[in-house]
Amino acid sequence: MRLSTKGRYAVTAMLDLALNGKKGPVTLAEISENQGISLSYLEQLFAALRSKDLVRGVRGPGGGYYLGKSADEISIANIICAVDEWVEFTRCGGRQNCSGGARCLTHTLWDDLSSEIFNFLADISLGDLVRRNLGKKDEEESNLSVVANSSSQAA
Amino acid sequence: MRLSTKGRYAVTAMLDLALNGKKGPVTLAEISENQGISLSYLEQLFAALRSKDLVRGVRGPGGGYYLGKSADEISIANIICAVDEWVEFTRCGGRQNCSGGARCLTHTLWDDLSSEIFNFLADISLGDLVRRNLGKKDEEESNLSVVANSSSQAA
DNA sequence: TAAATACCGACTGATTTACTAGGTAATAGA
DNA sequence: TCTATTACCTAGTAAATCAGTCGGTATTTA
Repeated sequence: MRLSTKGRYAVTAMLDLALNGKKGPVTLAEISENQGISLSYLEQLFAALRSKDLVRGVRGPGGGYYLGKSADEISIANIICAVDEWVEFTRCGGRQNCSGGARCLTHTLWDDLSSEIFNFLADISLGDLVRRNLGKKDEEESNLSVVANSSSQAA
Repeated sequence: MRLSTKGRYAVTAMLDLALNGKKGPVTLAEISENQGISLSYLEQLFAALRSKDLVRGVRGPGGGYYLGKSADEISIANIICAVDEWVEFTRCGGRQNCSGGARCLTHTLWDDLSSEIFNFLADISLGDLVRRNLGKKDEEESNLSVVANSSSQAA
């Protein structure tokens, strides 16, 4: 699992699409404007997202992008994996012959942790994020004194 | 939060240290040998880890590195943050004036998710990983037909 | 004193990031 | 049918990062 700024751009763009795509396709120009990401970079990201069927493009005037499936069917892990190809870290793979145990032991530990991170992100969908925010928005509207209490935290 | 190969190297090296450092300091040469990481690269990583008090170096023959605190006090997030300086993604920071809502809304969603990932990794300590593996090892010894059932998974 | 180790800084090829430039293909609307 | 709008595609690029080499200095043990 790999989590880089590229993955962040992709998740951010997909969030924008999920939020604004309710009543028609969203153009990359809009996302570029909204999120401050260059148009051509978005094109590259969306080429990868499209190849994994996470988005669907419509050409011509009035065109743009739809989500490829419902927001609930798209996990954060899906998005990150689409744009961030990650190579296998452990050279030993399934083979058990890697430098006599010490290395493989550590690799197994890393693999387990890596799987956990992956499963954690696979359990969060775009839909979850959107709903979570709508809930918070209602909360803020009904109680204006509570302002962004979690967005300033580390990470 | 950022999770790159650099972070993986650091976590792997720290795991090696936690596993082999029971009865004395571990040299970078040993870790280099065990994990297949170049010595000089390890030196760079350990300079960062040392500056965060995650490891403690001892010079001279018989020297090497100890963990800077107990394995239970060192989280995976600590390690990754030490070597992977990550810049703030959202240019708006705490300010609310960023391009009229649409961007900031998405940024807030990302920040929340990012915090969740961070907290997830902050809740896993080196000690947890080591104990988890020792448990599995016992299990394998008592039931040899069960072989590496989770290490081949995605991520 | 010699060897082993941490510690330090400069440099480097390869890769990735984020972007620019310059197109072609498809389609809606005039 | 023409034109504007959009997706879609390829090539190139400056800057940063990755992972490493090289050549040291400082400290400590034997």
